[in-house]
Amino acid sequence: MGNSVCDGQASANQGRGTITTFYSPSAWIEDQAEQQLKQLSGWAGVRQIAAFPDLHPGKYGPVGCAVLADRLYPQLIGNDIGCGMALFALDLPARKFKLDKAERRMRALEGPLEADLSERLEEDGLAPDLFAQALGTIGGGNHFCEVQNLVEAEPDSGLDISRLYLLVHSGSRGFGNAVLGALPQGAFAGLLSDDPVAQNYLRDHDQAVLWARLNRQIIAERAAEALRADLHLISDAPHNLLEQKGTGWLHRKGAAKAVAGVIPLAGTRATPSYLLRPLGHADALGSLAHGAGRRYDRSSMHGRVRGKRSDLEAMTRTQFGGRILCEDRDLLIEEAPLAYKSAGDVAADLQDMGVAQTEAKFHPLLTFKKVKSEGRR
DNA sequence: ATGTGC
Repeated sequence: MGNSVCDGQASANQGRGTITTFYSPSAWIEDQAEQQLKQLSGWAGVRQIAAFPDLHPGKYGPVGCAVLADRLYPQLIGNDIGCGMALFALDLPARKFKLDKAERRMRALEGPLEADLSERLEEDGLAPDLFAQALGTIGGGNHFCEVQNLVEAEPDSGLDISRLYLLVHSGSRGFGNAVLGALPQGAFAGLLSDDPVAQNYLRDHDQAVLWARLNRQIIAERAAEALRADLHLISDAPHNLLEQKGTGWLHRKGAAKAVAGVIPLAGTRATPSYLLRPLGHADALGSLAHGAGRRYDRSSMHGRVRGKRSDLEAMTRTQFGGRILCEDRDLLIEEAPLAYKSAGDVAADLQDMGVAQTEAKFHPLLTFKKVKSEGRR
């Protein structure tokens, strides 16, 4: 069972929602994140919060939690509505993988896609020109597209240890940002279900969730085409989204939607990722951690790692013999593995707390972040 | 996390 920073007495503590934490006492959780968690529990109408081991401070509230509330808080979802992780199996034997060749080919992931994607948008019930220029692009920050080696799997997982896998972390790009930005002043105080502003937001939000999922699919198709492989989806799990739940609103912020099947848990570009099976814990709000969780904020990373050319060069290689395609100096530093907690520790906590079991473990092999556009080289 | 402006 998770413990509570509110001593389990929160329901008797007027005006505060209950907080259930699914991390061990030794987990790396910043004081600021727990302060944000407690503040959040006092927002009007907040009933219940599940906090996961990847919890870290965010702009409007902690990242790494699911929040059930009477009101809809758009800022809790943030601007990257529908952002999530998608894991694919590649029809590519690991023994045939040539890193140099793959690294050259994966450069094709940079920049907008030439193809006409209007039919793909329409297949998902979206307008044929809806942010079409950004569809199939990864974006910045912590987003990536990574080829992975399967190194451990439960015997009944159905995963083939000899094949390669692809993990995509991306979202709704400018679309979700526009949806959040279009809200009137006052929406951040919380919206009630019968408010037309809430209805309007929810309609756009649902489209952004569909768009983000399609974006991950198309990014994966671009990567598979570059690698001359077929692929099939294992799991797509969004972690920034809203759902109506009974009379309330379930907000997930950096918490994967996890109601069935298997859920990807991202490591870093140089540390393992995992595949988890949610166990339906009553207090987890149908959610799980989504990754390792940030340990240090972006700006402080510039003071924590050395930026000499040789140091940066070293940061493009991993202990597993893998590589990172990142030609943006700041991004290389801000997304260094040091900036993150251990996804292995996160997975272990989730297992110890009875919310998930680990199905498989993957090593990063080739992580695409960003390359300089071909025209400028 | 984004697109835009410096």
